[in-house]
Amino acid sequence: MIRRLSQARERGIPEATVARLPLYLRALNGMAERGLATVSSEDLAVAAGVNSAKLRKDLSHLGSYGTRGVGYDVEYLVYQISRELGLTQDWAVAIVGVGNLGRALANYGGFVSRGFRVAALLDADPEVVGDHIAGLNVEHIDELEAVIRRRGVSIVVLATPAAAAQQVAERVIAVGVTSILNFAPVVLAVPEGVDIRKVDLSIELQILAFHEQRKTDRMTGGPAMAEEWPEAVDL
Amino acid sequence: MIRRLSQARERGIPEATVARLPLYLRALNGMAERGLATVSSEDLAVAAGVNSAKLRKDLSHLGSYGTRGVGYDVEYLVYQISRELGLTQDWAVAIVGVGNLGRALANYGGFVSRGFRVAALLDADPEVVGDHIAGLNVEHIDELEAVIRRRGVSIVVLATPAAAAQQVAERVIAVGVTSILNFAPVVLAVPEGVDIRKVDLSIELQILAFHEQRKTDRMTGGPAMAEEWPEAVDL
DNA sequence: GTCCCTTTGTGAACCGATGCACAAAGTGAG
DNA sequence: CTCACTTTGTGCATCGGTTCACAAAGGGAC
Ligand SMILES: NC(=O)c1ccc[n+]([C@@H]2O[C@H](COP(=O)([O-])OP(=O)(O)OC[C@H]3O[C@@H](n4cnc5c(N)ncnc54)[C@H](O)[C@@H]3O)[C@@H](O)[C@H]2O)c1
Ligand SMILES: NC(=O)c1ccc[n+]([C@@H]2O[C@H](COP(=O)([O-])OP(=O)(O)OC[C@H]3O[C@@H](n4cnc5c(N)ncnc54)[C@H](O)[C@@H]3O)[C@@H](O)[C@H]2O)c1
Repeated sequence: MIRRLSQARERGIPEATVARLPLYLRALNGMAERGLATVSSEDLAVAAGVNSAKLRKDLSHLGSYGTRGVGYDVEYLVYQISRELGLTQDWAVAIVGVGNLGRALANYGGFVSRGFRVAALLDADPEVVGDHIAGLNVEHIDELEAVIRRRGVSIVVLATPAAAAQQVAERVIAVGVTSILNFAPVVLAVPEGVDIRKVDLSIELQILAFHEQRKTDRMTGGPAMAEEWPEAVDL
Repeated sequence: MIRRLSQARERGIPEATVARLPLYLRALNGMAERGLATVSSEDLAVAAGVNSAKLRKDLSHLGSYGTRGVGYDVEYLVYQISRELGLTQDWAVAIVGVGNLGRALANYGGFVSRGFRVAALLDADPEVVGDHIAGLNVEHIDELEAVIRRRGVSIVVLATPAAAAQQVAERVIAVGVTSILNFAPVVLAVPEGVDIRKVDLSIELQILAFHEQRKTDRMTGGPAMAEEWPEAVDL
């Protein structure tokens, strides 16, 4: 039983690797545009901002697509990563909540660039419903289930206020959607098998603030040991 | 030498913990609003969508703020986490690039909610400069250095096109900014000591697509072993 | 063909993060 | 005061991910 070759590709690519593949893909596309035919793991790693050993291990999970002494064929690797990520097919995306953020997303070009097609915009506000944005008609949230089914939507982007997000999520899950990108600042409770990814601006800023504080603390000599425990800070 | 108490807080909170503190904080704020006085690690963990052992270990890195047999005092914990994250001070944020996304961010309320204040909007387009958005005047990118200094900006949000991001980053770093939140789809090259966090819609969608593909593959019986290696897919 | 040079693919050590499971600490009833 | 009960804080095993470092593979010169 020779499983050597497919062994790596067999059963699951590490999550950390999956998260980096889009990065490699972007770097490779840039190189393809500049006419590069092959690239070494070292060069690609630099372009993607990772260490070359990590890059090679990541790629090895897809298969053995490099040539020792030469590197990787740019076009071929683009194709393999695209296929692995599922970008060779077309994904219909619905954006629910067409406010400030939803509008920006709908108008975003980089969306379509790679296999993703905004297939529907939905909102609850009668003022917004009927608007034409980025060539699409904003439909009423009551139509949610029908629209998802009719357009074959498989990925939903949630850009509603936090209060509405859970409820909308439940509805789209009920129609069979299992991939959600959530911009609302809430923890969504979803059944097993549904993938949620969240983008949370506020959390990112708080993480930056934490490190920023550490940096400036260090400058000013850090908090004096005595002060650090102000002893019963009453609230 | 009694270091027991401060020992945990000594030297660095794990990065993974820092990333979850904002989540706990949000859950705690909700509880405080609903009038809860204390909360057990179990309840808080559920609200934040994590496992309770992890929550307790995370909190133990800040200090020993719970009461065995009772739980955590909600108000006190809010205070401690806020302090740790640096949210007790006010952070001036500048948004560079006031297009679709920059506008949405500028108008975003949840921004201000926690210590973050949008102190400046900057753009290169003469059409946009001078616009009034969310009570702020959009200033010209030429003023970047002056504005950052004058307003005491310590966190910069990059919402320019990808092509401009690196150049803008270099300029703000040169004036002393060391915390950047980047929305442009590029890997920024920055010197040691500068913290970059990136938000990349396209990457999130690609990760979702990967898992979605796996799920549907499974449904349809998965790719047949024979097909899996189409043997020399020529490009 | 042989030899040298480059670069891949991966075994193995390491490191940080997770989650179990329990002793220690505290509450409250009687 | 004692006892039963609750819940924290953490030691420890485990796991996934990172990095090093090198043998194996391939290319090209001659
Ligand atoms: N604007 C930003 O930069 C930003 C940044 C980070 C996070 N967010 C989050 O993204 C979400 C949207 O932000 P925004 O600034 O666009 O808010 P917004 O108020 O401008 O837009 C929300 C839209 O959702 C619609 N809506 C409300 N309930 C709905 C429902 N049940 N079904 C469908 N649509 C519904 C509203 O009619 C409105 O058009 C919020 O949760 C916000 O916290 C926004
Ligand atoms: N719109 C989205 O939903 C979205 C989503 C994900 C990522 N992004 C990324 O965010 C960035 C902004 O997206 P957008 O849709 O707002 O684009 P946009 O073109 O609407 O806005 C970009 C703005 O940046 C300004 N700008 C250009 N060069 C500049 C410079 N050197 N200095 C200062 N300002 C400059 C432009 O004048 C314009 O106003 C892009 O990199 C995009 O890829 C956008």
